[in-house]
Amino acid sequence: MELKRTTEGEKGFEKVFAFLRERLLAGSLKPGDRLISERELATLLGVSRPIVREALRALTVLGIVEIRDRIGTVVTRPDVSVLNDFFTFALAQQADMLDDVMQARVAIECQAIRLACERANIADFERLQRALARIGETIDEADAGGMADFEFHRAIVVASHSETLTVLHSSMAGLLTHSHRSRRELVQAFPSMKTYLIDDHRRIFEAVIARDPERADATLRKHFAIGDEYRRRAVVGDIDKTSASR
Amino acid sequence: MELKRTTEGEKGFEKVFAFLRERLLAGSLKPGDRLISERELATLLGVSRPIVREALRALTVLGIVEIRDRIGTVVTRPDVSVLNDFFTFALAQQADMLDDVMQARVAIECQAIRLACERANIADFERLQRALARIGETIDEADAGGMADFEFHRAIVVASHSETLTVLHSSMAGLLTHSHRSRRELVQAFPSMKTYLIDDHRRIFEAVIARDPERADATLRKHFAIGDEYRRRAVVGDIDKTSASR
DNA sequence: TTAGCATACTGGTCTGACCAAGATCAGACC
DNA sequence: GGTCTGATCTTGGTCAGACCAGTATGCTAA
Repeated sequence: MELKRTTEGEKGFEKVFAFLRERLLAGSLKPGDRLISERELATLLGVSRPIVREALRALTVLGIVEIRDRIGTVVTRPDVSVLNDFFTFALAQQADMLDDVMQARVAIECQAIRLACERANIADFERLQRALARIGETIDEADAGGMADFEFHRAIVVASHSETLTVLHSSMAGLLTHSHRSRRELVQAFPSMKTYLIDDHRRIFEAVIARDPERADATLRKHFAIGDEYRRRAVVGDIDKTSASR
Repeated sequence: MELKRTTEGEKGFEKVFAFLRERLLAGSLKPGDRLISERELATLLGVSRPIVREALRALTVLGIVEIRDRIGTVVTRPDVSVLNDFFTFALAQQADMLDDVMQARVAIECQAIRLACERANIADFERLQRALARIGETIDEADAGGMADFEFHRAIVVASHSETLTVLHSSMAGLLTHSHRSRRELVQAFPSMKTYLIDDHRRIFEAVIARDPERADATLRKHFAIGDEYRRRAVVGDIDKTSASR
């Protein structure tokens, strides 16, 4: 994982990529800067233009650089979409990874909520409160309900004021929303879930308001555990209806 | 001649990338599969080879695909290096991100240790024990000591048997080792750190052995907190020292 | 001074070609 | 018949030059 010397030795794509990486890591290329044109880069490094484009494209998918048609290539601020893409692809090929990603999500959120207890400001509280209210309003709707649920959890992470945690969290956004949504479809099957959803989120909210990291973490963890339990029971088929009718 | 409106109005790179993404996400392209040759792909999609190469290169940096010289392009299992690259670049341009990454690391490890308590097997215990012993042996060496420290923490994450957590953790490996190393250099300044390092890690190890997630998490958190405290004092001490020597 | 246009420049793409080396298969040899 | 060997096909790696379509800029004319 060490930086390869960019002088010579590498060839083609590697040479260009290494050249640019060095400037980017060293800081001589900062966000907002415009790179020299592809042609110049090509002649400068003694490679052909397609090769240069390969390197630029690579940096593009990494979210480091943006190629603007007929304008030039500019350095951008690192973007989340990379992680998004990665997780999307990774999950598509390893479905069993979903549980893993869920664990990562729990990890991120539990840490985020601890930070949120320390760092949350009024605006964060308000956002959480709005999300909480929305959860109550949309309790009977699958789509809107799932959205509200997601918004609440996102608000927690945002309240941590940690860029990295936010980035990681949103990189799993697609999966999370999907997960939230399918969970939300259980609401009909489990009437008791309404109470769970509303009360649990409220308790989490209160813990953050109280700025009690331990309680917030514990409550959030319990929230996830109960959600898992519901899903487990759904799989087993042990529905409220069944048990109630007996 | 040109079947421009085959599917959508996407053009060039996007067309190829979307084509491949579709197959990859749908699962018709699985790890181990070999893609058709660049030339075939080019004629199939009605684009030129350089464009195809751009798309393949993009997938390569995403760790989805591997281009093997004179062999062909094969689908690989998602690789960590993407996240590594991303974090490297991201950090180079936003140094203030380091604390954030540290928080993410704490998040990952604390979740990992909980899972480790449930999932760790004999081999994991042995690995942890070896790492623990190594910490004791190298307590007076900065480099080896830092390495041992890192290995111990990595062993925890590995013991969680969570691919995603492991991936995320190792993606911050570079930063972590650096962090660990600089912390280790404080050992000389604070003799009490030896006790801290050895006892803390042992306590963490014991908690995992006891399969007690709550205790393990709490102990690990305390471990990080104490480490931060040492570093804080080191900063203050350095200031005192320099100001005193003047 | 300013409006307007020509031109150089930029990315986006294609074509066709060459190289080096793995893969393959036919034919020669044992 | 079985195995070895070499020609050939195929594959990625790369290059050179060209054309297009807009953008930016500067220079000229009003």
